[in-house]
Amino acid sequence: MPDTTRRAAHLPGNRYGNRPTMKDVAARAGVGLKTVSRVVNGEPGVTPETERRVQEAIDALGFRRNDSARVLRKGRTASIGLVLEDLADPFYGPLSRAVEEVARAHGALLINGSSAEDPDREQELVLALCARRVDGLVVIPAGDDHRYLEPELKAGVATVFVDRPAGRIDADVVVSDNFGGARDGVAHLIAHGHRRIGFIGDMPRIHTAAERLRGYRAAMEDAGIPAKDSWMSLGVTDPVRVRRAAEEMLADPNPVTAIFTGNNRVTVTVIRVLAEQTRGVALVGFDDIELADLLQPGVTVVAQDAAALGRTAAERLFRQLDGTLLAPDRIELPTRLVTRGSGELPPSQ
Amino acid sequence: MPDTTRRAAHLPGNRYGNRPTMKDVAARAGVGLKTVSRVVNGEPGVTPETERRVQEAIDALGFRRNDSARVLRKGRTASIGLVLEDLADPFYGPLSRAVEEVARAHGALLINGSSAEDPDREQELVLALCARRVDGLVVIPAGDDHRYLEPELKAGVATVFVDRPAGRIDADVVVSDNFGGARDGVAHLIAHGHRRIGFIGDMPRIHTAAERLRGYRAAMEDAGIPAKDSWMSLGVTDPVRVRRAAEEMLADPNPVTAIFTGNNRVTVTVIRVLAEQTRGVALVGFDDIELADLLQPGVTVVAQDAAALGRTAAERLFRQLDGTLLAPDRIELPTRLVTRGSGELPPSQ
DNA sequence: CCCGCATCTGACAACGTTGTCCAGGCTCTA
DNA sequence: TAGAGCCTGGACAACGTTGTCAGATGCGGG
Repeated sequence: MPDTTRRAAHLPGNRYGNRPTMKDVAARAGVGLKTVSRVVNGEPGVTPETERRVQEAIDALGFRRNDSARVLRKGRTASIGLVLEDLADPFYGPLSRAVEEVARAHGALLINGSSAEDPDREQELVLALCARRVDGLVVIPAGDDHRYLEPELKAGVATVFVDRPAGRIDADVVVSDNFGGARDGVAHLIAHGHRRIGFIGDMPRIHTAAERLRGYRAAMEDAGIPAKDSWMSLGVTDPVRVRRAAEEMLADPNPVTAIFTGNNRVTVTVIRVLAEQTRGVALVGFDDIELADLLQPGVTVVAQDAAALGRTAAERLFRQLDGTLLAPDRIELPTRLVTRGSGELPPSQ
Repeated sequence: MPDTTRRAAHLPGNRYGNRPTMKDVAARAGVGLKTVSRVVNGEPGVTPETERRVQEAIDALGFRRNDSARVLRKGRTASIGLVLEDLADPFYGPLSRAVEEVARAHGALLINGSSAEDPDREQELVLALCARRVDGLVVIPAGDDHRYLEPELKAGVATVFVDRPAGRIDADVVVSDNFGGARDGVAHLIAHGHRRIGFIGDMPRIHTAAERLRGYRAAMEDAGIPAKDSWMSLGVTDPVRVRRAAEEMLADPNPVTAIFTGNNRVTVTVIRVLAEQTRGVALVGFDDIELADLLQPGVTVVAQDAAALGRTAAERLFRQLDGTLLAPDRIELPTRLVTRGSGELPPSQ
């Protein structure tokens, strides 16, 4: 009895809870260590009889190869890191899933984390992933300075930025056409007779938000409409402040007759505000939302294809790893205007 | 020139793209290997001057500790695995996020994968995670036989099953009160005068689906209503078949006046079908859905707290790792009936 | 002036796996 | 029957890190 206890206390083998190693399997099967390795990896050069004995020992002991040691030896982890803003955001679900599918097709696992839109946390996460020696990184950046990644890139960590470009570093980027999408969405409202159009979006330090704002401005300018500052609300995302911003725009003596919202969360809140209004206010939102077609009126949106963003990024990542991809590039995926009613309402009053 | 080439080709150090190691840092700083290790890990016993020299070398070389080697040596990976059904499903987003937050609080990273409701894929994923020697596993099981995990549990891999119980193995489980929730939801419809109530749910081999069906049956029985087979549609999840099932129930000469839907995806499809109906059909769905309050009528649901499921599971996981949690247990979290209109419609006709 | 002690540093082994290389036994041919 | 060649199996080093332990250095006290 005291024997086992002492053993557990001082023997190194105990650290994984006494997990059997190839050495243990070899001893039990009465073969050499390397022979076990050969069986485990399906390498040729083992007699069926020997293989059977080894397999038996593996099953009996419940042996499972330790990939940490394998990685150390081989230098490839067969895993990629995904850093995004918030796993719980419905926009990132399909994106993650798409990345995962591509990874799976390449035999790699996915390690991921949420930056919560905090640049420090993003960096911390990315570096933790690099310490794990992930083969590649898919990053939805929160910060705008990624020079900290330079040693990693130089060391050969494949990297693709998605949804937003990298800052101050030359890397692969896959984004949606945020500018064009927003411009088209706003132009759509203008085409339906609106001239006083509000814009509610995220902080312009976030690239997508800035691009969408730029699209809004371009559409207004193209139509010769001078956009008033009071029509634009930037940097608000939490529901309370979005609500206040929308209500202020609508309470103006000369109120906006339409609102363009800069992302899915803002759109949802604004829908709630508009539902309380007596007069009809047109709405076009960036990002599609589930059930948007079932609301009264249906919500017209500029939809981006989250899954395509993820898939494209992951595929580029693995092409970097293959060596078939040479220079970093910037890919822009088109957006799609989906008309459902809210964007086609005429100006009221 | 050929020197570097040859070097790159045959030197083992090249495998991580010539990443510097502690040895390289030590050489550059003119100190011993172990001193570098001490600096990197913030261990005491290094003169400020030495530390400065080492830090300088680290920065100059862009050194980043190789966690694979560290893991091999220390036996703990500081990472946990999460296996769920589909990252893209809005139900699992908040759950994953909650698990991630708890992991982060314990300094662990999250590795995750989707089983796509395929037991084989689940097993493959789980075993891959075990090979990485994750410290613990949070599993939303797809299969119903987890005996393959026995060696892992014995070896000390902390494991918690969420959303659905483990099959044929004694492990920690955190689930929602699927039976009670469904029974209450159906009873709610009965209380509003319905007697012919349809049920559309997932395959009964999925535990949650079976429990919800059982809840439906119990509520009907409690009210003394014999449930007809034609009112129950089991094992349909894809939109086309859900739609057909709902339409059939409604086309019956003596049609159902209310429908209870077994999960969020089914609910969404049925909402679409009901929107096309002329007469009002009551609806209560299991799982909450975004914007459910803005539809006409609002959708009454039995809501479960996905984040709480994830948080509870992850916390139990780390308590297992602490050693503060001893015997496996089964935790059941309550559901909440959220009335919004669709469940309070009276029977029409 | 030397000894003892505390402080700082480095040599070495080990973690579990895989790649390299060689030994031994076998078969086949000359 | 001897030699060549093939097939199987195992010994050994290495991957990059950390724990152990002992050596070096410096300082104060006897």
